[in-house]
Amino acid sequence: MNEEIARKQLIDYINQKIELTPEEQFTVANAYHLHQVKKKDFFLKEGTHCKLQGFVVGGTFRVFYTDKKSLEHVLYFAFKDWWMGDIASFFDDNPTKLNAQAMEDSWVLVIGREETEQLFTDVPKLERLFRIITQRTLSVLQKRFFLTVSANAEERYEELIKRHAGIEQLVPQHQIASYLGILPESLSRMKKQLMDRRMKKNLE
Amino acid sequence: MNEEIARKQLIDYINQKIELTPEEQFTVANAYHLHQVKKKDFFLKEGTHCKLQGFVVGGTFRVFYTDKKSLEHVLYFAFKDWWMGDIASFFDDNPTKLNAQAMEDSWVLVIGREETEQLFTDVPKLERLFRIITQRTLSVLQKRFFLTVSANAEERYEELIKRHAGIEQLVPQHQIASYLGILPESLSRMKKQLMDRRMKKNLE
DNA sequence: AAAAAAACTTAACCCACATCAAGTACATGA
DNA sequence: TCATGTACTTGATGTGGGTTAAGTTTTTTT
Repeated sequence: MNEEIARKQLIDYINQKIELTPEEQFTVANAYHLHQVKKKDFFLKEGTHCKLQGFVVGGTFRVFYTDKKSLEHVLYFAFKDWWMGDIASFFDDNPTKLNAQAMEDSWVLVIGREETEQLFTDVPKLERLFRIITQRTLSVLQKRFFLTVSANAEERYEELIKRHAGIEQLVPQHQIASYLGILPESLSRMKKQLMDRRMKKNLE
Repeated sequence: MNEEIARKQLIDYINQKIELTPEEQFTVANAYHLHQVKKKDFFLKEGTHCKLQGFVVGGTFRVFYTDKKSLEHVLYFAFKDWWMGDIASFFDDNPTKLNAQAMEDSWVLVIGREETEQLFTDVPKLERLFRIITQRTLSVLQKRFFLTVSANAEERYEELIKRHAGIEQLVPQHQIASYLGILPESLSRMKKQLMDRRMKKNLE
């Protein structure tokens, strides 16, 4: 993976959504820099002040928050062509509360807060793109919130499997539990119950 | 309340955030139309196709979602100078799943989906404004989500009271329960326990 | 290949909140 | 103003998922 190829991937992604002139493409591409993040290393680390936005070029991240009891809660998994960043800390000048940890050796195109603002000034078309991306993200989070308050863990699990087929091959089970908002023990128990029920049905 | 005054209120709100020329102000103001929504009537009703965005000029709304068991879950309360709308149905062409019901006689400046897109074309500066508003909304929802998965009902209640002092005078208790994600019975019991504990402390 | 660490399973017990039921206190509207 | 509905309270009982603890299995490190 090299920076040139990574930037091309970002521009390809953006070209699917809006049209940029060659000059604009150049400006955008050069605003981002390629970072490698080794497995288990952090792109975002809670308590730090670095206000970064990242475009995942390759690899996988888990983006999570740690609560008072030191339990981790996965907000989302970020794969190729996903954006990562702490929107909250972009406003307040507080340190981040989010973590983004690489689950395998990964590559990210990175931009800082000031550079982002400069980029929006230089290429105003991006305002529209990021408005739409943010609205879509908000829409997804709203669905997730409703599911969390109105469905039990089993329904949330089945919804995740349906919406994101194959995730169980990509992500360890205790992190799926964390995404679902339950403990690994509970997920293990739940899967056993599901299996038992299926076995029973097949015997009938 | 009349349309002219309402539009002035909207422009005042926007002027706090970005600068618009007089012509732009005129274009924006005229894109919105004033609607009165009587107590208990709906601005958004689930199952309908009307894709509206609203700016609350006066009054109060509860924005909620109804689950499979017909339980209502309040997403937020909307007061003066708040935006309301179903972002999700702005993308998909599905009917809305959100409801927005007036809790008292209220007034809303309304715009439809097509008019919104036209407005963004006519006044591109608005893209930036709405990007920032959406990011702030997303940030707030993320906090709410984390609180929901990592704190119990009592902690969520205390956080709400702290963040939104006086809400108990504005909103009936069973709707606060709905916002907190618990049943009215549970909130009633919880408040009793809190009272009892405070009494005990005072006697010691 | 051995040792250590991390991931997963299972089971017994517990607790916050749901459910069901039966009240009382307010509102709202005929 | 009476009546009916809506909001709130209280209690008994149920349950999904948390807690603790002791395993086994898999992965990582050396």
